[in-house]
Amino acid sequence: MDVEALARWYGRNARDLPWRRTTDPWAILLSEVLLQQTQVARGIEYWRRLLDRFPTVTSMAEAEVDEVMHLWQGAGYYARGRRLHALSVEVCAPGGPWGGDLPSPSTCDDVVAGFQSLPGIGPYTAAAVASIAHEVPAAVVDGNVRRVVARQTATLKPTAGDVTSLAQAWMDDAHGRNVPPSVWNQAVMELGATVCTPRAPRCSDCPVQQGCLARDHASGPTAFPAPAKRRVITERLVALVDVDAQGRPHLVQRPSEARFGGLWGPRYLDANDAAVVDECGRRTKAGDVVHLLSHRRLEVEVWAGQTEHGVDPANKAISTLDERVLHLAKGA
DNA sequence: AAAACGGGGCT
DNA sequence: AGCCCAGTTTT
Repeated sequence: MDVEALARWYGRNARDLPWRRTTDPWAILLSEVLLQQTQVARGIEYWRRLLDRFPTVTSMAEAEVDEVMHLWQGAGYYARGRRLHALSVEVCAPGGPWGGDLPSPSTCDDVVAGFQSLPGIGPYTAAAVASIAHEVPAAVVDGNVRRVVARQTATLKPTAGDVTSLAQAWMDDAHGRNVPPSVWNQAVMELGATVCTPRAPRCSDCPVQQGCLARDHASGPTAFPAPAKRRVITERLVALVDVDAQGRPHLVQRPSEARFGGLWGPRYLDANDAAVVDECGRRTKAGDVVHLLSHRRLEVEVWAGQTEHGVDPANKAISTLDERVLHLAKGA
């Protein structure tokens, strides 16, 4: 791997992303959490919203988790929002180890370990924030890096250890050639995101095509890495939507450990639940909603009824599925 | 090592 | 219709 060629390429081709214009560790941490399994275009929108309301870690620690979740609404993977709030509380805890400051080289012996000890921060995010905000030479391993490693080495299913070792060897090489860790990590990810893409890699534009074993491999670059098989499970549910005279639905807050944890929505029953016959008998069917997640297909029967005390859903965090369910029930 | 966790965009 | 996305946590 010609690390200097890739670093030069990044200097010329880096996308102008808003978090690349700041050195504030909190803003960078927020961007990395938002970008977990989320595409950049979507991350930008939520990054601006959250940073506008919570410009510092302290400002989030002083807020209620429900306010964070309301701003998180629609972004998915809601545990991220809940854990980010927990992180802010932990960092700002009086008498705690952090005293209101995120881990940094001046306060922390091992910055990567410091970040990874916090809620919602795993190996990727810890290395990303430490390298981008503090120039710690820790290699990040995300989906882009895995793909670049698999293709450079023409390895069908590289182990996590293989990927981490090679990524760190590249980082050490780059760091030794005075390429800043912030630049190197983002250069590898940028290559994966814009050139070494999953479906249609642009090998002729690639700054590290020499030495890429997948490029001229008989099965072609897209054979690497081998696709993982995934199965989708269908789940049948019944949503019970009761509305009051003012048209406001009865909502309950989901437990934090449940799917859509911490968000509000109507009551749900498993379609096989014995209580379904009784509950649906007292309501009218409003229709069906099919909601697709990456690993689940939710088939929801929506049954509408009446209640004395609905609530105003306007200031509550509600999942995209429940937005659709409530909208359907309103028409019934 | 595998499963669970959201939602949207692209081919 | 299938696959992917700047992953983390739990089992």
